[in-house]
Amino acid sequence: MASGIRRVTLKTIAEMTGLSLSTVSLSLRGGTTLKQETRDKVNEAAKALGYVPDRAGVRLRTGKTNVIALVLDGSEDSIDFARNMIQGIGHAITGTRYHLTVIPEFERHNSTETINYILSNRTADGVIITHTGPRDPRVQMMIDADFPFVSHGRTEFYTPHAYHDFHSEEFAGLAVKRLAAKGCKDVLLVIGDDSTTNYHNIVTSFRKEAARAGVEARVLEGTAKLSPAEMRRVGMDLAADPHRPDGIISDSEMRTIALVGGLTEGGVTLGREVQLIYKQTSGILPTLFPKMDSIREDVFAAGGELTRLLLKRIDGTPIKELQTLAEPQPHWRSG
Amino acid sequence: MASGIRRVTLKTIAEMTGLSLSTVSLSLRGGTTLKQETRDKVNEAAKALGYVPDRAGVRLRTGKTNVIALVLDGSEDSIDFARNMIQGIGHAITGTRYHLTVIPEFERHNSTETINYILSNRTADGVIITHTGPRDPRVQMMIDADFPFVSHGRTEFYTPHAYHDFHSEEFAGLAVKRLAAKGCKDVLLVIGDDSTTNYHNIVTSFRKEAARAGVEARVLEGTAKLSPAEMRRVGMDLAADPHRPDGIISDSEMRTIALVGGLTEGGVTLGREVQLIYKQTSGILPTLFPKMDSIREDVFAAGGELTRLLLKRIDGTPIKELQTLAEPQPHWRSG
DNA sequence: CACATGTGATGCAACGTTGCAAATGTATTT
DNA sequence: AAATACATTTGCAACGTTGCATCACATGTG
Repeated sequence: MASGIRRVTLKTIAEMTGLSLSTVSLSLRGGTTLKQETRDKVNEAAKALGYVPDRAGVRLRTGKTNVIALVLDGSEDSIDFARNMIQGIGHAITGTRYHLTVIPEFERHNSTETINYILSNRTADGVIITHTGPRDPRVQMMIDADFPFVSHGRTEFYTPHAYHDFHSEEFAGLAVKRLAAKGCKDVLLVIGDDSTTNYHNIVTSFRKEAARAGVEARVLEGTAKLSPAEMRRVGMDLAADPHRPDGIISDSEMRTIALVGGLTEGGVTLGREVQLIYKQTSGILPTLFPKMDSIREDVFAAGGELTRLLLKRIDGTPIKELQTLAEPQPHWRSG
Repeated sequence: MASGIRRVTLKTIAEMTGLSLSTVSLSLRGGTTLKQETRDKVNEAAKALGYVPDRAGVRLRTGKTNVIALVLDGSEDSIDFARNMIQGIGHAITGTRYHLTVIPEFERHNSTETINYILSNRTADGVIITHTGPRDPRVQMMIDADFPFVSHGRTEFYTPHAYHDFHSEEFAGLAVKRLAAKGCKDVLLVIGDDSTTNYHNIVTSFRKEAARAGVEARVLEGTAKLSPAEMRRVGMDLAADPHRPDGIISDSEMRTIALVGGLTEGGVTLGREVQLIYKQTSGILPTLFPKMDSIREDVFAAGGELTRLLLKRIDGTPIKELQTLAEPQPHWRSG
């Protein structure tokens, strides 16, 4: 821990170049009033010494933390969601001065305390939240505080805010059309977490598209609280049901796995008696079910996009330019 | 963003109580030379105002960042590893002043730059690394710098350091014994990442236990570089192999899924012709393969333990007391 | 009464940075 | 030659915290 040599600060550079502290500081921040010669000298010295501005100093003086905070939802629906999201963010901040702090949530959506903490202690320059609800209180808080944030998911608030979202309506539309094209007459949507805006978008679009395609539309709600074992049970019950649907759309990887397990154990051959399309976010499901149709959401890319939007938001870009959707990527495997 | 009211600092408390800044600071840090009455007054005021020490101020003055850094390996072997680990860490730091920053890695094990950055910029008080190798250069760097860290995984360095590790030897032993008890005569160990200490521990223990149990021991190495599709192919080839093993031990969830997929497609009924035991770290596999034996590693708990060890290390606890192993938890499902 | 001993509280400098106000130096104008 | 303009550089204070050295005051000692 005793590294002997002292830290390289502005002072070090000042001493080395014979310039004043202020000049060095100004120069490093690109002061245009300085002589080119001076600026070169400073840059050289800084590079030679490997100068990196002290985060605490900057933060104390300017209030800028150079930190972005990810509030990590505890949801298990999407496999490896955390890793992909974090890698996406990490990729987008390499080369910037930003660090990423992650605040995991345990219970679902109780995170107003977390937001409150960040807001009142100015512990980050911006926040990324996921699994956003239509009237998400976290969003409300940050809008009220005029604090930079971006949500993975849209809301119903009147005041606009930065977001990046999966185009769920498109997802539902694509899935329904695909199933209809395969001859399905009776389609079931298996969907979880109804506290999410996503949920509403999918259900609404699902019903509309099903009506248009002339197929029966059923929705299996409240599956968010089910354990994998219970979900598996649902699959078995479905398999045994004489009125079972001939097409299924599943919006979560975890539930897909359990459901398919149950259906298969119940004697259903997927792709024959029953068609299934699932939302895919990790690489595992395609390995598991190589012949099954899926529609992909790229969480890594989402992390990157969220970060880019947030950094722009922090830098003052108007909010209208900070609202983007990710197109679903269909992966049709069979006929 | 304009919150109007000024931040609560020591000064605020000083003004409120009529005491000096120094006294307030001293009192809050538990100065025993102060009158009890004074200390009470300060504590009251601090609580009333909701005082939280400014991180930048503390950090600038003391050098303490109150940050721990997790270097997140890009490996996909263990499903939801990142979320579980982060939640474990998050749980262990609630109530402390520590924040967690996460630094994702993209390529495998190139993270000496990351460590170097943390070391030279003192950007955290301690580091957690995972997927540790026997002569992990990151460990070497931090030992040399006498910087607080804890590794998820042991090493072969002479100088001791803090670690928490899964008891891989025990894992291999349990698995072999179980397979032997089920009548297996020819056991295959499917294992990845040979850059990891874990790898060596498992292979060694596997061979030893197999010899003791009198069963044939084969090792399928180099599977770390295989894609899920290729791994699936391995499963199919195994199924078709006339000399195929009658027992398989798999150390990774991703590979287990692909392998089982391939074996099943190849016509093998697991649990009958071939026995399989896998290492389980997420909740998914038991759902997928409810009848299959597994041995669990609790990554959430590991995150918590790593954190506790690290915080103790930072506070100066001797290293001998900071080396722990996690017992494998067998989940035998059938006979 | 002068002095030492405690007890309790405080002043001050420093950590590294930034931005304003001011100073210095050089060139141009009257 | 003095005044003005401009170009370039710098001193200083402040952000919030801590810890050392010091101080004010009361009590006890010779």
